[in-house]
Amino acid sequence: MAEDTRQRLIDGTLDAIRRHGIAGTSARTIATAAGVNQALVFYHFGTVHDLLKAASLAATEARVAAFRNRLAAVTSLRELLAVGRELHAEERTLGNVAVLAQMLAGAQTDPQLAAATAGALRLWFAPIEQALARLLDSSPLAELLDTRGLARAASAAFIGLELFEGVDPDGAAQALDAVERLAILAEVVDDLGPVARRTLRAKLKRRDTG
Amino acid sequence: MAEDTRQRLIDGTLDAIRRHGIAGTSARTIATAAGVNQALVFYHFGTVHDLLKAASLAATEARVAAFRNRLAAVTSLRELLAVGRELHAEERTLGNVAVLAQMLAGAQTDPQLAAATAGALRLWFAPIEQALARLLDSSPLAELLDTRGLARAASAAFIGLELFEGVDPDGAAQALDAVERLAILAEVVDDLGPVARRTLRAKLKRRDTG
DNA sequence: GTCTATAACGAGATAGAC
DNA sequence: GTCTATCTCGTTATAGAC
Repeated sequence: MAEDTRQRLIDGTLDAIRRHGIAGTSARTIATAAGVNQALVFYHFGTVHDLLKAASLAATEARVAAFRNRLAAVTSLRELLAVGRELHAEERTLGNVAVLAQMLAGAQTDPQLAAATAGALRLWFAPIEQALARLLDSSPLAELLDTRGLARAASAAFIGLELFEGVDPDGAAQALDAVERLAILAEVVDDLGPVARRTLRAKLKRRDTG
Repeated sequence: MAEDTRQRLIDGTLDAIRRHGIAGTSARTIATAAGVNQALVFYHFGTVHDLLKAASLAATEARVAAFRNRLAAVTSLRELLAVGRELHAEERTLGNVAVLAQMLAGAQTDPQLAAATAGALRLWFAPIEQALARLLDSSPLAELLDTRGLARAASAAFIGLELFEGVDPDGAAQALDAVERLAILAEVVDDLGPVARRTLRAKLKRRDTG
């Protein structure tokens, strides 16, 4: 069946990227992973590049869909980080963020791939931004922080961490732990009493106008 | 001269990675960029992989050396971030972090490259960690934060941002701005009066024992 | 140390049988 | 829609002249 073959090729592409990286992914390795004939890559998708684009979009969509509900249930920064930990743990077996990272690397020198990868990456932004906005809207810091930018920064940082994990798992674990401690601190600060808040406001104002 | 040729090959490798990415870097593209014969890649470095390792190490060493002094002069979180901005700006023209990112992507599926890339990445850790430790040692938060882990997290995050920049410059700029605002906030918090500090300590203690 | 030439193979892509 | 066969080119790597 045609639809079945298309799906097998997409799955095979993701498999090939996970196993061989973007540099080692070819029509042949994809076809082998998919268990189909090599010529079908070109029949169904035209070029290897177009298949890469379709696959990374599909993988990211699936991954974001699986996390949208969890992100929507988050009510604190620590919970948000816990979801990040979950994602990180699942990625060790699934490796879809790893695929996105490989695509990102490949996209650096290819405008077409860049557009597609930027699009895939953007799928993460909205749910993360909403989660951030939700846990900040009762905070006095909300007006100061840019949830749009923070969601992008967090996504990019996470991908960097996934790449780091691949070459230094211990270092990556240390990094995640350190960020978690930072988040605990942030929550405590956010939870300060009215006196401290006023001090904070005054200091910030002084800095703005100074 | 032999040493000259080796250097040209290393420079050519970096050039090739920047222009074609890790996927498009071959003995031929390297030799073309270096202006030398293709066979010399194998004469001087044995394999393309070994040349990649040598080049990424050399590039990172040079980049870290150029920033060590600047990092050592940092006395506040904002200054640290300013150095990060500088690095980011210079990277747009030099692209050595981009090389490291490409190596990192290639290293995900190759244990040998992984070891070499982890080693190169580690060169960034010490100076960043020292800068963090220096600006935290007068802070009441020092005991709470893990500078080792934070230095690793910051390095990984920065590489993620460089990759993001390659596919979405506007988004990357937003992300950097948001992080900068966060840093301003962190400094103000760190600069709170003794009353707020005591509150903070109490809250943290309660959380630890709770 | 550097060159040319070449072996051996994998790459993207297509033609054409079925 | 799927297959085999094939073209053309780029790949790593080596042999051997200079």
